[in-house]
Amino acid sequence: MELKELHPWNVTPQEARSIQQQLSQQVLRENEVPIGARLIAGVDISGINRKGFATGAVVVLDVPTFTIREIRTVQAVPPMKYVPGLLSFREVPVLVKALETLDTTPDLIMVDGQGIAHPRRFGIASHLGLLMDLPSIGCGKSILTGKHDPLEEHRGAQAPLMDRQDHLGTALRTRTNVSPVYVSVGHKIDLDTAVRWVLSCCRGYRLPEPTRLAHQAAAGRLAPPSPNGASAG
DNA sequence: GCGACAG
DNA sequence: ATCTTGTCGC
Repeated sequence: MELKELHPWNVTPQEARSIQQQLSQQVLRENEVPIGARLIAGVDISGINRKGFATGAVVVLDVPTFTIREIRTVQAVPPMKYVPGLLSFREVPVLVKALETLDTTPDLIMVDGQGIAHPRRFGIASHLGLLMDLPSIGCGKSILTGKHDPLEEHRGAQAPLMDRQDHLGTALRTRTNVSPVYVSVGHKIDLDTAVRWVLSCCRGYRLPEPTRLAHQAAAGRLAPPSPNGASAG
């Protein structure tokens, strides 16, 4: 899969915010097609090493069976340091590089971070989805923008994540008595569908499997897919 | 001016 | 993000 250069990456924070504001207008918050396929790509990036390189990882999961279809990792130098609100300018170039090595084209991308639950409604999941032109979901471990009322303690409990009058996403409890995750639309999917995919991707851990496994892969803690396709949970 | 601030 | 094993509780 190939893609076009929408904008430069090595930019100042001011330029990055301007780019976000422009591109946010292209984000689609509804399902593009009936999402019946089940190849979900989880992506994540490790911290940088002593030489300035980060490891980007993508794990493609067949969701009904949770079989790992493909694992790819790449090494790259993030163009920017981490700035709150500009995470995608640091991580997306690395993640795109990893996604471009895939033999499989996923039906959906799940990202560790926010989608439209962002000051300019253009978090990393939206940025990546727009660039790849694929449906994407943001599933973060903490809030960047917005707030919500307390949640019930059981798995599946939800509360709207709100910023003034804007409904940005959903605080979702994926395990009973465990801190919620924050789900938001990335691109080409609606919030309701996004929440259902996140919940159905959770297998006994707080984080959904695609993202959780990508995190392990980026840290070098995930074994390559076995020949027969079985995974050792 | 003062906090808040994905990973 | 990262420094990091065992331990407490559902």
